[in-house]
Amino acid sequence: MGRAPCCEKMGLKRGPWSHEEDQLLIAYIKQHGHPNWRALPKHAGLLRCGKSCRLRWINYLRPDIKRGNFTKEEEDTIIHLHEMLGNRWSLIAAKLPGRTDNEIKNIWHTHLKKRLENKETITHISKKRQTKSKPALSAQSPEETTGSQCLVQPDHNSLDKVRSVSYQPSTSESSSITEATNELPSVTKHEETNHEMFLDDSFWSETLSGVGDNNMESDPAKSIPGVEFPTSLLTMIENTDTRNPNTGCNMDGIDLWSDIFMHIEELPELPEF
DNA sequence: AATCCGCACAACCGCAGGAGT
DNA sequence: AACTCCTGCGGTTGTGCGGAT
Repeated sequence: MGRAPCCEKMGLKRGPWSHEEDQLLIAYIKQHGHPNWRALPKHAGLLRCGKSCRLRWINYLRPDIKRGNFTKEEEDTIIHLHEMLGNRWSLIAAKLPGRTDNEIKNIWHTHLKKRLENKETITHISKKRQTKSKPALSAQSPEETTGSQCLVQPDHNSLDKVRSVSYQPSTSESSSITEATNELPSVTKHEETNHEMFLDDSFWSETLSGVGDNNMESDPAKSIPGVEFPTSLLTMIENTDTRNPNTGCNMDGIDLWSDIFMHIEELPELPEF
């Protein structure tokens, strides 16, 4: 596998995009699509590298981009998916129509992560106070607990306490995050329980059905028969359309694979090679 | 009023991996 | 098999803005 040669920086513009550049890029892609990002800037008359054009299009100019603040449901979904998928921003983004991986990454690093850090601090303090320690995640293998930091953060109970006191939307645009902090979406139903629920099988079915309960009507998984059950993975694979219905772009089955990834923990152990 | 500081987010960078030759 | 090209991903940085001091 060779590495991509560094973009020839000579003569190429960097930094923020101007309106004119945006218009050039939009006009070109509308007319020709983007079969080759590397060649695109030359053909479109842009002094940018293809990578920069691609990023600008995907993260900002794409017509199906949803602007504005994340809703509470979206944030809960991000937190929830991050618990399961880790920093796989593209997979998480595939579950949030109109949102980009970059956007989700930003929102995570700006406030969601802080919320979890606060939560962990609270958890840590409360654990210190406990005389009897709970091996909450002891059922997980070492790989599971260390390979992906997100899998170790399931204490939503304290998270919600933190949310209710610390989070404020960042811009003047309206966001449902400010309202109804007491009214939790179904995705957080399990917050009422303690760590032990993550040890038994009910976690996954509960977790996955929780995701499904969100306002994600466009979630293809909802239309896949038996998606909530690992035994139906084959059905999922057979029935899943790999085109993202929201962007019209071929997702290369990214939704499918994120679903599979989320179910994989339920599969019977495979023999080691 | 000036300065400092933290936040939000757009953009960049390096790497991994698939596809083609 | 080995190499290059290209795309996509995740981590990180740069910068503008608003609030605090």
